[in-house]
Amino acid sequence: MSKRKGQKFDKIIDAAVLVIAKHGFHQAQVSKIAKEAGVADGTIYLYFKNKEDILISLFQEKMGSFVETSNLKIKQEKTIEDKLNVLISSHFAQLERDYHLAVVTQLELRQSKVELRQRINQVLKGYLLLIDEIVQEGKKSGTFHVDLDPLLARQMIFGTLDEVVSNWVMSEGKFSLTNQTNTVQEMLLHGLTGKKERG
Amino acid sequence: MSKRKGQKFDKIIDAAVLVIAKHGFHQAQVSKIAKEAGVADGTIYLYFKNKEDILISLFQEKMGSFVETSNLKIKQEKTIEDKLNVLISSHFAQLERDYHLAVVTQLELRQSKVELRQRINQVLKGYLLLIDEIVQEGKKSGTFHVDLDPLLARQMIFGTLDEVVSNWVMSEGKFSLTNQTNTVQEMLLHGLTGKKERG
Amino acid sequence: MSKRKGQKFDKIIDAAVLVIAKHGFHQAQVSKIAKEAGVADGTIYLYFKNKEDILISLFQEKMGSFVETSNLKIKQEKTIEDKLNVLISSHFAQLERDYHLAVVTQLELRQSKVELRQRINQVLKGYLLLIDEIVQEGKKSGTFHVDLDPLLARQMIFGTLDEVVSNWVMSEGKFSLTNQTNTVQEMLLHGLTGKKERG
Amino acid sequence: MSKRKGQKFDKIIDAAVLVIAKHGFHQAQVSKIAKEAGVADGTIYLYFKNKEDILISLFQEKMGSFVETSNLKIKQEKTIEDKLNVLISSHFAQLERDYHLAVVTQLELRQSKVELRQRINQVLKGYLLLIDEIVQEGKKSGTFHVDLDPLLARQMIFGTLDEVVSNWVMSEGKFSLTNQTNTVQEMLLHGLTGKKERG
DNA sequence: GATGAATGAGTATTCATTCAT
DNA sequence: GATGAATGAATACTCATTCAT
Repeated sequence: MSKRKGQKFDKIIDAAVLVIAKHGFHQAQVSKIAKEAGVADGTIYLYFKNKEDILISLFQEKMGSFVETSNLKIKQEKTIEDKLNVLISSHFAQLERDYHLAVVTQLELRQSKVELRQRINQVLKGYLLLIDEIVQEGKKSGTFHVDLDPLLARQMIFGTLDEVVSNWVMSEGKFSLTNQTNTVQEMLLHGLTGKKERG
Repeated sequence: MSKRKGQKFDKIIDAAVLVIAKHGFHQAQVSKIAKEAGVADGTIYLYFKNKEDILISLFQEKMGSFVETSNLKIKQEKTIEDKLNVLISSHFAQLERDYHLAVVTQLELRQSKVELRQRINQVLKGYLLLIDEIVQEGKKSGTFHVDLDPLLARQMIFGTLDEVVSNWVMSEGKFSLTNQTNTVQEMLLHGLTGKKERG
Repeated sequence: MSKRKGQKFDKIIDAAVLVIAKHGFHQAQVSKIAKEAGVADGTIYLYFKNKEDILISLFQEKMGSFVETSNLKIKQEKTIEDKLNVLISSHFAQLERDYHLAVVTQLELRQSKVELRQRINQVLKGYLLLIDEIVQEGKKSGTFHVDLDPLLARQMIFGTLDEVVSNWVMSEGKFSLTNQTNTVQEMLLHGLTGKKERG
Repeated sequence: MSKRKGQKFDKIIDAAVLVIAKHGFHQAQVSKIAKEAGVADGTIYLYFKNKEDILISLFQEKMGSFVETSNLKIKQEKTIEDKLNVLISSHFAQLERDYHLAVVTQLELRQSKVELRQRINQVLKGYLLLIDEIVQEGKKSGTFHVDLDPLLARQMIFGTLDEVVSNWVMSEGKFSLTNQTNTVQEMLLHGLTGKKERG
C-alpha cells in the first residue's frame, strides 16, 4: 500500500498528527500537511495512495505498537488483577505520552466517514481481542465471576477506558491520566459498591 | 434560535433523521432533507438558522425527553440499586425503540465537526448530571463505596452504557438491548468479580 | 440529459463556442465559460451534467440542424448533379456563416479524448448517411458510374469537403468557401481529368 | 533540437509509438514511455527537449521517409496516371505495413493541442508539395483539365486518401488498403461519373 | 551519460445559503 | 409564508520536468 522506506513517510505521518490536532480534521488539507512536513504536495503521493491512506497509515503506525506494547506487558504479569492493572496503566500511559495523538484518535478521527472508520476499527479489533483474553482467563481462574458475560465485560472495560481518556482529552489534559489507574482498576473489579482493599 | 411553531418544524426534523439514517451523515444534503420533508430548500431556513441548527435541534428534540423520561422513572424508585436499574433500562429501552434514531445519535452524528459535537455534548450534560446525582446519592446512602471517585464512577457508567448501545447498533440491532439491563446493572454494581445475588 | 429550458442553456453553449475558439480547447476552463456566459460556475451544473456534456450538447445543438438543413435542401432538387451541388453549398455555407463555430468543430473539438470524440462521431453519422443516399441514388439513376464503390465514393466526397473546410479554417477564413461550390462539384463529378461542361 | 546519436533515441521513439497505440494519446505519460523504452524518466530529457519533442520527432522519424519513398517511386513513372497510381499505392502500402503507427498518426496524434498539430503539419507540407507537383505536371501535360484549381485538386486528393486511411484504421484494419488503389485512382481521375476504362 | 525522487502548478465539481418573485 | 434558481468558495490529485548523486 504505502511505501515505508525513507524518512519522509514518518515526517508526513507526524505532520498529519500535528496538523489535525492543531487545525481539526476538517481543516487538515493535504497541502497543509505537506507544508508542515516540509515537502511538496506531490511528494505526499509518492508515499501514500491518497489522503485517506495517510489517515489509515497514521492510525496503524501510531496505534499498531499500542496493542503489542500492552500485550507484552500483560504477559509479564501473573495474576488477573495485575494483568488488568497493566492493561489500564498501559492504555493511559501510551495516550498520555502524546497529547496531540490522543486528540487525533479520541476526537478528530471519529469525524471521518464510515468507510475510513471501518478501516480504523479493524486496527482496534486486535486490542479488543486482548481484552477478551483477559476476561476469559479471569473467568477460568475464578477471579472473575463465573457467570460473567464476556462481551458485556469487554464493553464495560473498553467503554470505561475510552470514556475516561475522552474526558481527559476534552479537559485538555489538565489532570493526570496514569494516576487514575488503580482507582479505575478497583472500580472495574468490584464495581460501584466494591470494597477498596488497598485504600 | 429555531422557531418551533408549525408542523413543518417537526416534519423537517423527522426527515433529517430518516435521510441521515438512510444515506449516512455525509450524504445528508439540505436539499435531500427538504425533499423528504416535502418542502422547498429555502423553507428549511424559515425554521432553522442553518444546517447545523437542524442537527442540534434534532438532538435536542429527540433526546430532550430522554433525560426527563429517565429522570421521572428514577425518582419513582427508592433504593439506589433500583434507581440504577431504571437508569439502564430506560437508556436501553428508549434507544431500542427507534433504531433509526439510535443509528443517527450513536454513529452518524459523531462524524460531525467539533463545534457541532460540542453543542451536542451540551445536551448530553443534563443526562450526565442525572447520573452524577445517583452516584452522589449512592455514596451518601452507603450503597456505593465511600471512597468512590464520583467523576470516574460517572465515566464508567456512561462509558459502559454508550459502548453497549454502540455495539448493539453496529450489530444492526440483532440482539435485545433491554434484556441486558440486569446483567449490566450487576456488573456496574459489583464489577468483574462481583457476586450475582439475584441469579 | 441536459435541461434545455431557459435562455441560460443557450447562453452557456454560445459562451463555450466563443471561449474555445478564442482560447483553444485546452484553455477552455469551466470557470472561463461561466464568466463569458455571465453566470456563476455552479450555474453551469444546473444545465449540464459535466464539462463533457457542455461540449457534446454544443455539437448536437449547433450541428444537429446541419444535417436537417442539408437534407431539406437536397430533397428539393431533382437531378443528382443539383443534389450534390446543394450538399456542397449547404456544407460550405453553414460553416462559413459562423467562423468561430467552424474553428471549434474543425480543429479544437478534434483534440478531445476518445470517448468524447466517439459521442461526436455519432452526430456525424447522420450526415454520412445523407451522402450515402445521394451516392446510391446517383448509381441507380445512371448519373454515377455503375461500378462505383459506394463506401469509397462517400469517403471521397466527405474527405474532400472536410479537407477544403479545414484548409479554409486554417487560412483563417481568408477566402470564400461558398464560391468554391461549383468547382468542387465539377471535381467530384468528373475528377481531375473531367470536362467542365458548365464553364 | 533532439540529439539523434545513440540507440536510445530510437528506442524511445519506438516505445512512444507502442505506448500511444496501446494506451491512447491521453494515457501516454512520459514515465510510461520511459518504462517501455527501458530507461529512466530523466534519460528521456537527454535525447528530447520535452514531451512534445518526442511526438514531433516520432512523426518526423517515422513519416520522414514516407515522402522520400513516395517521391522516388513517382519519379520512376512516366505517365501522370501511373504517377498518381503510385502515389496512392505507396500511401496505402506504407501505412498498411505498420498498423500501430497508422493508429498513432491517423487518430491519436490528432488529439494533441494546436501548437503540436501545427508542427506536425509542417512535416506534412513536404508531402503536399509532392501532390502539388503531380497536379501541376498533369495540367501541363494535358492529362488533367486545363482549368483545374491546383489547391482544390490537392485537397481532393489528400482529403480522399486521408479519409480512406482513417476509415481503414477505425475499422481496425479489417479490409485491405492497397487493394483499393486502382479504384481510388479511377475515382480521382474521372470522378463519380467517370467511365472506368480499365475494368 | 544515467538515474529517479522530488517538485508544484493547475481545475472540475459540490452544496449550504440567499433572495427575487 | 413559500419557493427554487442562482450563487461561489473550497480542494485532492496528476504528471512533465529538474537536478543532486
